[in-house]
Amino acid sequence: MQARTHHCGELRKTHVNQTVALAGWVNKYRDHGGVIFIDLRDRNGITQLVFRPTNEQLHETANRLRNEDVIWVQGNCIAREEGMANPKLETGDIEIEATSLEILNKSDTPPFTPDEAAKVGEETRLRYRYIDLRQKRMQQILKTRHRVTKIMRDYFDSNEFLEIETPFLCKSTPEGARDFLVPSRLQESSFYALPQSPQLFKQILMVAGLEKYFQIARCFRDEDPRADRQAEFTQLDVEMSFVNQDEVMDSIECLTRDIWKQVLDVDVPKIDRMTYAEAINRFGSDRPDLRFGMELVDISDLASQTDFKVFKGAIDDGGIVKAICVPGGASMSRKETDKLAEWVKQFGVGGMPVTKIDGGKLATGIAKFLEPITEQLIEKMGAKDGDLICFGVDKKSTIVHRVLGELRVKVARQLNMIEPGQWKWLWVVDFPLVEWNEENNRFDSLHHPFTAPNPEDMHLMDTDPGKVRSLAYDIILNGSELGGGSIRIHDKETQSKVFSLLGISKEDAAVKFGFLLDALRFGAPPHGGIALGLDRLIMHLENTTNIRDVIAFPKTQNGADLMTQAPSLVDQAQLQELHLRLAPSLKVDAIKE
RNA sequence: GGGGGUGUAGCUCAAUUGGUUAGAGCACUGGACUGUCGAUCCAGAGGUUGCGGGUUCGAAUCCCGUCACCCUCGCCA
Repeated sequence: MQARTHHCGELRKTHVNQTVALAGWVNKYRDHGGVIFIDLRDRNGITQLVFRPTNEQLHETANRLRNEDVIWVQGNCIAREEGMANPKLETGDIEIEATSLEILNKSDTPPFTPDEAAKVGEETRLRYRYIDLRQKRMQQILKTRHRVTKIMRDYFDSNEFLEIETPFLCKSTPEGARDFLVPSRLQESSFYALPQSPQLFKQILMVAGLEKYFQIARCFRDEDPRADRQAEFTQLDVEMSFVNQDEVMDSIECLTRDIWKQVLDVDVPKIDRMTYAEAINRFGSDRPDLRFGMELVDISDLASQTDFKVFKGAIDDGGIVKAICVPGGASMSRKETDKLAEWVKQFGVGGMPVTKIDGGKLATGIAKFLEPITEQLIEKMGAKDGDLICFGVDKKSTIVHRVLGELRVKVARQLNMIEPGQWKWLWVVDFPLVEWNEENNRFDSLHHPFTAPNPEDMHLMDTDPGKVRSLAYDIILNGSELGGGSIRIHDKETQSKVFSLLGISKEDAAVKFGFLLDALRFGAPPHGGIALGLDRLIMHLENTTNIRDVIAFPKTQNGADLMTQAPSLVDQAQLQELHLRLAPSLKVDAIKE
């Protein structure tokens, strides 16, 4: 094809009288019988083409143009006459009087056009992703994504980090999420796993003396997706040697400052820190959303003064009662609060007592049970007329916190209490090293098994491990976890000790993480790092709640790619090479019985 | 694996709650039109109501099963 001289978004009055050549897609055709207008689109913008009947052959060809045809056109850039300019178009002051036209590729009638794509159902958009991605919004997101990774690379480059790739074909470890497995052809019965993160490799790079590493790394976790979660996602992975947690946090803070400044022209302030314990107590969450109030208030002492069986029962069982005050929440109907009460049950609580403030008194809900503590309750909650108080009650404080933490966010959204345009950053620090897993009767890592215990708490390791804090930190933005990291264990003794605390035997540890333990024996420097979820970061910058919007080719909740139809069946021969045979379908068996 | 929602023309939706031949806008096809930019006007074509079964004189509508997509719990060191 012939070259183009310009892009479709750049022509202005200054280009008038120039002969130009453009190429792109037919965004819209308007045929007036005589004159034909074509809106030509490329990545850069839209330019109007004009075809007049004077050139019969050219006019004939233009007449055949339809949406999404790909064309090349040459013509004169002319100024539009007074009143004919289109202020909606950046190029609206000019148009191209075409002198030559080539249809590079005729398009079938598209299932939808880029202009319509925003209104089209996601299923159709994903099936025809190449059309969906033609819409401006999607190209804008991909552009932002590119800019962000570019800023990251520039930032780390100028701070003497090295970008190093780590393997995709890795050793499977049963810890953490479910692995995606890849069968080995060369070694019968053996499997690789796709990396859940480059965690161990980056630590070993520190042992190897690379000192400062980063990678924009694809990670794979075979778990059910969510609106903000895909099985395959991207992390900015960072690791540094000879650092403490402040240095890691500062370095990431500077990076976010660069990104928010360059992409949104927003200044990121010095980011506050909050301990995990405080976050849970005040917000019922380890990723508190600070864009609104409604903090959790412990009213266990007041609750025990009532005759309300639900309160008393929970407290007698060693539980707690906490509450949040919803400003103006009394406007919610019984039906609406009932619906919320039903909703919170999914988090493990039996129900949700409520009461409203009316004329300085408690009204409706469980008001009658609260009579003896009315005044103290109103004062402690800081409640006013028209407010709603929601109670979280359970014999386990973790459930109370979870319920109220989730409720707080749900209500804030429902009642539009979140003022848009806010950026509330927070570091959550002092995570517990481990938490008790009742189901399996053992301690699990809160972060991961390589996180260093806080040296101040080492004396508790044997006596009260649940109280040991770790050197882990999460960076939170508007109530969502942007990333997290920790200072790692860099000596074999501590690592062995943590493994044994987690119930991983010496033998198991040797089989699963032997290479790491080996590495720690040969001069491992103190090191630590962090990983940021790139997809979520872009979601924030582009103000979307759908992770699929920020991924060029995402998968559905069923793990399907609707465009390529992956996953799919494979040939017997392929299976044979991999020494695999499919197990009979359980479903079919069940029907036959 | 559990809970909730959706599925009707290529796309977005409607169908008076079980009642005649399932409609509209956009897109598409043909025609008209020399300044539109969401062009306009006229005409036309387009349907396995996701799929399979059942109830009924009669099903897009009710029931059972199933599939896909979305939200969510579990899961996600």
